[in-house]
Amino acid sequence: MLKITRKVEYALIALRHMQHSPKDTVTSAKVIAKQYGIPQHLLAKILQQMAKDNVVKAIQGPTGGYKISADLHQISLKDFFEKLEGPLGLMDCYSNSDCAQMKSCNILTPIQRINQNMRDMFSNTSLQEITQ
Amino acid sequence: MLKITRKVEYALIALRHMQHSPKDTVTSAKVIAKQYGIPQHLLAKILQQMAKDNVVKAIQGPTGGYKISADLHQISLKDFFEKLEGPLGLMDCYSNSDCAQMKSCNILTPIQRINQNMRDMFSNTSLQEITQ
DNA sequence: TTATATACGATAAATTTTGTCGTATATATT
DNA sequence: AATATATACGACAAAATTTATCGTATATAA
Repeated sequence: MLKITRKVEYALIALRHMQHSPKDTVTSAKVIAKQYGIPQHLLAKILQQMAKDNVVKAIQGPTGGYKISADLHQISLKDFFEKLEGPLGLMDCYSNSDCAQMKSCNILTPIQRINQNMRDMFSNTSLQEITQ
Repeated sequence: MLKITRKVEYALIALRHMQHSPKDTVTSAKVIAKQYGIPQHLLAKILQQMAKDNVVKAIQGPTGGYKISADLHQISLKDFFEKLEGPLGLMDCYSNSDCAQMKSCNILTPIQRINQNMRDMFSNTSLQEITQ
């Protein structure tokens, strides 16, 4: 339980691959997809999203592809996860307060404490620590 | 993302409810289900599983129900989660090694490091801290 | 005997995740 | 200019997981 999604997994694999490629290399989704057995189209969409998030830069046309454009030291794992998958939290009520049981819920406070610990942990880990 | 399931959520709510009930009280699934808006049959099954795990004790018959039987200080959140939902980890490969990409996977090692941090965090938090 | 509770497997509904397809656009190469 | 190959992006489909329901059996207090 508490697993990351394939989407995040594929994103991390792609980033690490690019991180280990020679400086200023451009890598296509196709190359990465083949090497790691990832559905190509799916990976492309994930890379496109990362491009929107300014984590990578997309270069179009043949010989095109992607390269890392952000300083991965400056991006926390928490921010990266949330860019791809939305709010990080053990329960929705951390980010979304329209829960019918809100008033009667008896674990809200303690869960939010643990939540904060988890968020802190991922806030204090940089993307670089994964991809280095 | 990284949310606990409703199953775990319901389990925690039930435990906290019982923890706050007068000593040696027996509480039925029905009572808890009504109070917190949880499907009764579903909650019953979860309590039954917790009974098998020796976290609570079941008392049958009318006036029956459940009461906490374990020392919640002695149970880590990690162990509790894993009893209900299986291995705790950001990726399956932590617990399950039959992944086709095992050899080519480039994020295995760094993910396992973060994994360990997360597991440590939940290992160092007792169930009592949630239900107290 | 009856009413009410747990026990538990089977199954269905709902939601989320994962993957595919088609079409458009950009651009290096010939 | 034509072509091949890459990204861009929305719609859709398949698969997996989560969540909930149902039915029947058993235990036991009243």
